[in-house]
Amino acid sequence: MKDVVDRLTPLAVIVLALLREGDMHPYEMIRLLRQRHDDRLVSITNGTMYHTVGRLVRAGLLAEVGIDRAGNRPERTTYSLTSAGRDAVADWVRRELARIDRPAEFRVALAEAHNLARDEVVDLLTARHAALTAEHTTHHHGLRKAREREVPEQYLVEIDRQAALLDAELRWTAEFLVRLDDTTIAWGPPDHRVPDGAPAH
Amino acid sequence: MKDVVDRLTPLAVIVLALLREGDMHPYEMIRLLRQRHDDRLVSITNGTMYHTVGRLVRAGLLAEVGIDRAGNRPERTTYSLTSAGRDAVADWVRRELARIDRPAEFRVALAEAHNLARDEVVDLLTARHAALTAEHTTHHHGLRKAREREVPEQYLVEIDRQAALLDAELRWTAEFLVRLDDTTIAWGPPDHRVPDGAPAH
DNA sequence: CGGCATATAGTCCACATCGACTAATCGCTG
DNA sequence: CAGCGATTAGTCGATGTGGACTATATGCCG
Repeated sequence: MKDVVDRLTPLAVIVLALLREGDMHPYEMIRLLRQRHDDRLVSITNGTMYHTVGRLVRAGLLAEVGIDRAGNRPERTTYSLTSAGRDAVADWVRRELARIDRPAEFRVALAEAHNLARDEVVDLLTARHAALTAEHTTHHHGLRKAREREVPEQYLVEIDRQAALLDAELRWTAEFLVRLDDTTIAWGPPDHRVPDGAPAH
Repeated sequence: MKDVVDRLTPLAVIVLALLREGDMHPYEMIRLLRQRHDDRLVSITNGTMYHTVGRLVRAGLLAEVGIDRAGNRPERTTYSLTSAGRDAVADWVRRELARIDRPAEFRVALAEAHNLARDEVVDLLTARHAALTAEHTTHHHGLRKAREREVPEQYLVEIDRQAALLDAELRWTAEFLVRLDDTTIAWGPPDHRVPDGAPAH
């Protein structure tokens, strides 16, 4: 059985993360996510949402907790996050936070990174920074070689842009790591770091 | 009949652009595109490629030009770009080059921008630059307001990164426009611009 | 020169997405 | 208070994607 975490779509992850705030029915998820502009990260349509929730239930990451009905409207089925679901978000974020392919997935992972402990995020983003650095050198190396071989510039345009964005991403990541590391930024879940001055157990 | 250009996937555009270099069978397209690392821009699998080619034929953008067979291997069906297909690439690129949503599409459009005349690209990217500037101000404005309201920084992380990338993209676009405009860069198709010193018409 | 990995060329199916559709209720305006 | 658009809640079908699968031919290692 392939790990269920492999099969999670970005929307699925966002749904699981949302359900940490309490039980909900799919329509309310759509409303809330739109209101918070989470459709900036993934496209949200009715079809996809209901389908996604169905899959998550079959995978055991969500559980149906009740069907109520107001007036004569369609039934509202409310769903609840299971503990397997809670773990799945964390695992998924752990995986995606360090990867440098799949930019769309990374944005979601970063937005949900507060579900991980601070030092774990630091470690993962440090690994990411290393991968970005490697990509950066091969990228610039490739560009230089291509220009030496006088490859017409018009064929290098997209690569040149990508290199520029890579530069920016490297700088941002480094800066963010500093901010995270010196605890300038408050962080959500329990911090496993040793508190100031207290001996480590 | 909805405009066929609306329905083009990034891979479809890349295929159409590739076929400008000559007739080909799908398997060769896959080989060539992989070799040129065009799978950096879009994911290329057998299933999607053959399916895409089929659609393009039904849309009249490609035409079957022959079935040959070497030895006892499966038939190779060769396809050719129609003039409608040639127009469709150009129209698609025109549309996507100015848009700032859909980053994946933009990368493809930029990579295929040499299919348009230089001054057209300048115009489109100038429009894009304006849109990016607008997005840039609303983005930074939103960030500033959120920080004034003391929204915890952990919820702004992804937005902060996006703002940084937006900065980089703005700078790159401006620089590229300069390089394009002063003809530092050679450009492929007929340049409709008035040549140096020659009177217009 | 037997065998086994890889390249060639393409088919097929399970799954995900998008958008159109239904259908009831609520809110507002004239 | 009749009418009408927006909101609530969800279903359904067409289309696109990814990966597994088939089947032949070629290269090459010992």
